[in-house]
Amino acid sequence: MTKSKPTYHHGSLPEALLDAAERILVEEGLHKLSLRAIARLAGVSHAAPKNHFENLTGLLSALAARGFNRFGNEITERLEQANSSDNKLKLVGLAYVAFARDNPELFLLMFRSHSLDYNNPELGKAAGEALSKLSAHSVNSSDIPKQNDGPPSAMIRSWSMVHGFAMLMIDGRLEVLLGDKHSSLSDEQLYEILFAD
Amino acid sequence: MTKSKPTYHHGSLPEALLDAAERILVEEGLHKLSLRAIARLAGVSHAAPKNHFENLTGLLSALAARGFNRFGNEITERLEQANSSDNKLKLVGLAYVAFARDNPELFLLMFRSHSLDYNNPELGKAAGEALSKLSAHSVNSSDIPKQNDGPPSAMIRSWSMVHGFAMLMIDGRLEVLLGDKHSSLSDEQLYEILFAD
DNA sequence: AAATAATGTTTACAGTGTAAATATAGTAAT
DNA sequence: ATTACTATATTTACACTGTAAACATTATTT
Repeated sequence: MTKSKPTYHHGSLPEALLDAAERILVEEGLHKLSLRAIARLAGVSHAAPKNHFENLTGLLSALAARGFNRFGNEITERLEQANSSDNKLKLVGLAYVAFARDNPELFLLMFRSHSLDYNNPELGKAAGEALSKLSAHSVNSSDIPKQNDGPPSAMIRSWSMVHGFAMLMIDGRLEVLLGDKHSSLSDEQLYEILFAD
Repeated sequence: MTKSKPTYHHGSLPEALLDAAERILVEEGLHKLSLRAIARLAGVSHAAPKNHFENLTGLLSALAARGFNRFGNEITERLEQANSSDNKLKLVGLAYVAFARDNPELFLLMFRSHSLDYNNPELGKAAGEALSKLSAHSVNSSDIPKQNDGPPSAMIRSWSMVHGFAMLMIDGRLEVLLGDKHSSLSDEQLYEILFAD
């Protein structure tokens, strides 16, 4: 049953709030993402979200969970349409950085927000699943020697590099090194910079 | 001439405000760093900072500049007391991550705050000088092949890895991989994870 | 000494998140 | 069906925030 005219009870306010939040995130940025602005855009009073999300942290955590699910799906897609000779770790790394390039504000919310609750089960699950796709392939990498005793250096180095690149790119800090296109590099250019031998 | 008892005119309010800000940053974290809290701790009215810093962004930018100066000095110190056989790029990388480990909230302010103005001359200068010490040594690295035509991949990969590690470490995301000591690793442990062959 | 500039304070306003009290609508029980 | 109950939304209130304007005080310059 689809909603027709607005009634006192919205009917699907949680989804509407998340949609409104994402729209603000994309169009105006993370710093404009306030609880009251979200409620305003969704057409409800500023206290309405409380019935569905405990607080701002809860709403943003749900939004970040949605982002991690999308993130995980994109990684999977890229792996599925990959050539069998492709280096899987590099593919996942490229997916990581490409996601950050295409969804900068969402990426910031997911990885850098001080207003997320990673104890939120939904968020924890989504983030865990997405990030496990990273480790699943980094252990198969031959670029870095494996050590079964110490900490998983291969995984950490790989993750660190793509994560750091993503953050520096989004923050605009790579402009001095990469010029005007520092935030709009093609997949091929990203691969060349990060993974080419 | 040292200040004795409080007068209407503070005498050295800019420095006092930066000191108060840093104390809040260290003791309560970046999210507690508000203009009014800083003024409160410095013992002045909340509008007093306006005479010395245009706004909150201006004050935080000055604080970040102080951080970048300290950051640059620590890099230089580590290079000076280095063995001539040491890999300079790795040393600088270790200094980068160690600074983040020892000054997590300041590092966040410097690298992740949406409330900084990098057009601020003081901040731009301090950040540029500190980060130039990175590139000065990454071009001498033999770990990654040089390419004089394309983008400086060596510099970018090195910077990305240490920056990403620092961010993931501060955000607590490395706990699953590194256990309880994920945020208090020794220099030797950091070196092993990031740079050991 | 008087005028001016520098540096404070006070007051006001538009935002924010959160909580409590209230209103409305849908659902379940009688 | 009427009643009770639960879910959902609004209104109101409070304590914060950053910023700006008006005003007060002190220092400096003329």
